[in-house]
Amino acid sequence: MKKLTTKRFLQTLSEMFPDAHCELNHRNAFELTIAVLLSAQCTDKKVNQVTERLFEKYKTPEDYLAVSLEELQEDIKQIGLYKNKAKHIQELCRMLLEQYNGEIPDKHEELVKLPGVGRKTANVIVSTWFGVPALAVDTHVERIAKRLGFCEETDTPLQVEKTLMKKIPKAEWTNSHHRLIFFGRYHCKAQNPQCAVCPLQDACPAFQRGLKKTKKTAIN
DNA sequence: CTCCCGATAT
DNA sequence: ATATCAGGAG
Repeated sequence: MKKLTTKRFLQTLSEMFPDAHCELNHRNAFELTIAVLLSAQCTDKKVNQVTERLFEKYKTPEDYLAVSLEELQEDIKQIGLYKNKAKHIQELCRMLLEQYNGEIPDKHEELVKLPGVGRKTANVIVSTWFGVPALAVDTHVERIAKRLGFCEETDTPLQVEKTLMKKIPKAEWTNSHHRLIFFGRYHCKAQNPQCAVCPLQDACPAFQRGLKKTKKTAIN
């Protein structure tokens, strides 16, 4: 099997998903932060369904602090992990008002101090909203990097991020991040990967190992 | 490492 | 019935 070069990988992704972008609906940095925080272990589609109502009711940090924790929990319950997320949102809003003049900071090191905001979420915020090159590694990016052999199977998300940043030019980090998400979400899916129609099949280590469970084989 | 957790796809 | 979903905190 021939080695999959970074160049071919990036070229293929750009052809498959030229318009890859952030699919979490938002109108400002504050809404983006809430949306990304809510998106942990949940689909973007469900987050958008909930935030459509949520962002009409809550427009400022003060709004989230004006209701009880229980009321906020009910408003985001469909997302899952709602007790932690509701608590994080209110504590995040309190910190924004007390330490950041009510505004979302534009620095990664400040963002990760916010409750419910870890490295991945901070990377999404700085790259998507503030235009700072970053490569957020979520469940999709990690899965793709490992299937295609860009990193070790046992690597942590941080190790995957460092490896990808070395292989991909800085100017392409944010684009590549979104294309990796689309590739993982719509093509190289966790449960039903489209190996049969994959342009990278010939150079995919996972496919060689027998990943191709795209169809049930007939019983002989 | 475990826990958080409802909705959806398979 | 089980796996997975734009993870983070303790």
